[in-house]
Amino acid sequence: MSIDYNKHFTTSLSRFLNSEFEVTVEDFEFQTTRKEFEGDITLLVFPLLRFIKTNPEKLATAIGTYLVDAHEAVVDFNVVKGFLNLSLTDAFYLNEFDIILKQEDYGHQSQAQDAPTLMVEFSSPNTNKPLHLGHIRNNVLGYSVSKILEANGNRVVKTQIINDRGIHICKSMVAWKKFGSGETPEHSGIKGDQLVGKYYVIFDREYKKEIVDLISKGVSEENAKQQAPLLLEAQELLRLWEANDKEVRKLWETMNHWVYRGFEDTYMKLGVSFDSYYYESDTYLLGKKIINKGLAQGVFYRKEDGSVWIDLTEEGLDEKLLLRADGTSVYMTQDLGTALSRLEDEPNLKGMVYTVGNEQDYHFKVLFLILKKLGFDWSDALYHLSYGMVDLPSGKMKSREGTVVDADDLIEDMTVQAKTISEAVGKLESLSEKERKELYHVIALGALKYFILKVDPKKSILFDPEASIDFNGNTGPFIQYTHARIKTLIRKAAMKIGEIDLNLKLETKERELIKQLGRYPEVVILAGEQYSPALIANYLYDLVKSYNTFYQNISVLGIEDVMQKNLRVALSQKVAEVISNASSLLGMEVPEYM
RNA sequence: GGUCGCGUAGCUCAGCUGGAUAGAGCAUCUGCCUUCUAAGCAGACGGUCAUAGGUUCGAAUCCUAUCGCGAUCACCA
Repeated sequence: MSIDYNKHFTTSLSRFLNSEFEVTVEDFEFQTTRKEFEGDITLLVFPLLRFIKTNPEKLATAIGTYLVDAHEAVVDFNVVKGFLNLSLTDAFYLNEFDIILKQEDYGHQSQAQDAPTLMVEFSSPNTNKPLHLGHIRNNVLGYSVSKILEANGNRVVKTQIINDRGIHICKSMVAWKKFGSGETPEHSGIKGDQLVGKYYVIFDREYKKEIVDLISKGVSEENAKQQAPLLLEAQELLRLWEANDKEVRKLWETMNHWVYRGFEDTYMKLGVSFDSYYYESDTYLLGKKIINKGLAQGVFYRKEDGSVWIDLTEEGLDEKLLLRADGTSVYMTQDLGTALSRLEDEPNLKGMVYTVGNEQDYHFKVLFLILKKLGFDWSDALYHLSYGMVDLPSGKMKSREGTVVDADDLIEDMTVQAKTISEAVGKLESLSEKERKELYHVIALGALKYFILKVDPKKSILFDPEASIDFNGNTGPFIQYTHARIKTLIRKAAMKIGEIDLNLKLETKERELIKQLGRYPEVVILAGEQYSPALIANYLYDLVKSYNTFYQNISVLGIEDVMQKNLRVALSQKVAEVISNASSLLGMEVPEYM
C-alpha cells in the first residue's frame, strides 16, 4: 500500500459499519487497484465477512455507496466479487503530492547524537590474497545495509575483522622468502595484495610439486601432504609467530601492510569505507574472560582433558568446543571475545550485523545462542546478514583453481565497457576528459552494484564473465540514465517550482507517479527491517520505469498551461530526488549528464 | 544420514508476508529519434509457480511428504 489510506478512511468506515452492522473494525486492508480494473485503491471486504455474515458483493456495494456519499475524495466505485474498487479525485492525489513535496528528506537522515548504535561488520578478508567478486558482494551488501540502517535513524559503525593471522599468510611468507628475491610492490609496481596473492599461488604450486616428488619416492599421498618441506616451514613460521619471534613478526607485518594498502585501493575504487578495524592478531586471544564467566555461570563445562564445551543438544544443535585442552582459543572463542570488546568500545551498542556468507549460518546460530545463554540482553539484536555465493557458469569460484573473478580486474573491465558504450552513444562531447573518466567509473560501479543488490541477499548469484553485466533494461545505468535525463530537463525548464494548483486535472501517468513517490518512506523502513537492499533496488526500478513512461508520453516543457507545467517539473524534480536518495542507499552514484 | 537454504517464462530475477487473469529485464520479432537525452518508449511471443497432498471464501506465498540443487555437521578461520 502506498499512501496511508487507512488514515483517510478508517474513521468514517468504522462509524458506518458500527451504525449499520454494529461491529467495530479498526484496520482495513487496502491495496492499489490492479491496472486491469477501474479505480485507484481497492478495499478487500473478505476480511470483514468474519464479523458480518453477508454476501461480499452486497457489503462492498453498501460500503462503496456510503463512501461516495460521505467522502469527497471518493468519486466512484465498482465491485468485483469481494473487491471494492474506489476511484479517488485528482484533488486527493494533488494534495498528497503537495505533502510529499514539502518533506525535505523524508525524515530519515536525522542522526541524533543519542541514536541507537549499530555495528555492521563486512568485508573481513584474509590477508593472503586479493579481493574477488565474492568480496565485492559482501562489501556492497554490507555497505548498503549500513546506509539503510542509518536512513532508519540509527548511528552505524561500519567495521571489519581482518583475518591477518594464521597458516595462510605464513604460506605466502614462506614462498616470498624462498622465491621472491626481495620483490616489493614499490619495485615491481604490483599492487600489494596482488603481490602477496602471487606468492600464495606460488606456494601452492611448489607444494604440489613436492608432494608429487615425495609420492614418486614411495611416500603415501597422505603422508606426503603432511611432510612436504614447504608446509613444515609454513607451520614453523606460524609457531615462531605465536612465540613472538622478532624477525618473523617483522616480515609478517611488512607483507600484511602491502596487502592493506592494496585493499584500501580496492575499497576506494568500490566506494566503500569503514569506521573501525579489528585485527584477528589482536583479538584471537580474547574470549578467555568469557570462558571463565560461562564456566562460573554453569553455561559451559570442562572435560577431563581441560577443554571447555557448551552443550546445545537441547536446542537441537551439537556440543561445541570453546577452548582447546592446551588453553588456546578457537574461532568461536574469538568471535565471543570480539563481540565483547566491541561492546566495550561502543557502550551504546544496540545490535550488530554480521555480513558473512551463508556457509557460516550454523556458526552464527551457535554464536548468538551462546551470547544469549550468557545473558547479554542485546543478543536479540544480533543479525547474521547471510548471503549466497557468487557462482560462475562453470560452478563455484575456487581461488586455488584460478577460477576467481578478481575485484580490481572486474572493476577495470566494467569501466572500459562503460567507456565503450558511452563513446558509441556519443553524448558526452561537452564534458572534459577528467569528467568523462569519472563518469565511466560511476556508471561501471552503478552497473556492478545494482547487478548484485537487486537480488535477494540470501539467493546465490550467477555471474557470467562472457556475458558480463548488462547496461540496458533492469540495470544500474538505466536508473542513472533516467536521473541524468531528468536533471537535463530541469536545467532546460529553468524555473522555480511554485505552489501546486490543487484544481488541476491529472493524467493517469502523473497519478501513477504520485502513488509511487508516496511509497518510498515505507520501502526504506521495510528494507531496514529486512536488511534487504533488494527492496530498495526493486522500488527504484519500478519508479524509474513509471517515470520513463511518463517522460516518453507526456510533454513537460511543451505544455502551455503554467500550473500544469509547474506540476510536471515538480514531479520530475521529486522523482530525481528520490532516485538520488534511494541510489545512495545502494552506494550508487547518479550523474547529472550521461 | 541430521540440520539449514533454494526450486517461478529459453536465460537472469520480482512477486508488497494469503487476494482478482503470476510480473519485469535479457534473448527473438514489430513499430517509434526534424518536438524535453532512443542506455529510452509502445507492442508481440513466451508459465502445469519442481511434484503430490492438506489448511480456506481464496495458495507461487502457510503445513506435510517426495524429488532436484547447494551449504553445513572440524580441537580451520
